[in-house]
Amino acid sequence: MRRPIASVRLGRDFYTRADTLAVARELLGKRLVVPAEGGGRVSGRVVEVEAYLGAEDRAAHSFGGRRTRRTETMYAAGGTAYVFFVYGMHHQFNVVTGPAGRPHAVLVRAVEPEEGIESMRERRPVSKERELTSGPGKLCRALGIDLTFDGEDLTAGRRVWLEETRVVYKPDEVASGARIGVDYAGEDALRPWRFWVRGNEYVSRKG
DNA sequence: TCAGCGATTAACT
DNA sequence: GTTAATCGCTGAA
Repeated sequence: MRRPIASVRLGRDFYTRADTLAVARELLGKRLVVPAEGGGRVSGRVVEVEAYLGAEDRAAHSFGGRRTRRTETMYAAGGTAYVFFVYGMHHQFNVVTGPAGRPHAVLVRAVEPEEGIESMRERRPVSKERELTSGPGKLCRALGIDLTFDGEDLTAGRRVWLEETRVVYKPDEVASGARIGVDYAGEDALRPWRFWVRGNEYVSRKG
């Protein structure tokens, strides 16, 4: 009998802080949870993230203050889920940060599976466990996150949320570097706004 | 209205 | 290492 996992949801104050890079960094180690049918849970510990700094960040959908149906969610208050669809087949799960009206967000790029691994395997029939959640599109599939999750309040604990864990990564356990897949962003593509847990096998790429 | 492309993945060589 | 898959978003027409 395994000890039950404590479930203390992150509150609004965690997300609305002004320093998005700090929020991104501190999301490492937190648990991303999606309740399953029948009362179970599917969850994983965050091990890789990328920060997107809104109007000032050429790599962000909200660069220049762009407001469209897709990006509108980025302008919500910190603690809102921003989910979008890319490449015609993949969803990406982000956490909106900062106060309402400031379109910053943190993309969750990888998690280490904790609960509901069988459910993940049903959605993603892969041979290696590492393949379940080692990428932003993969983890959305594994957790069942799609566009209907866009705009969800992460502090309400309804369809998706983040929790505290006992894991706190020390500075030397965390690496940072350029974000993935944002070559179009000019100099902003080089900014070290990707953070990951050094040596964790679920991180999507080395570097 | 529509061409071009993307915060990716899997399956190739 | 390369590339097909696949469709919503964007911006120009």
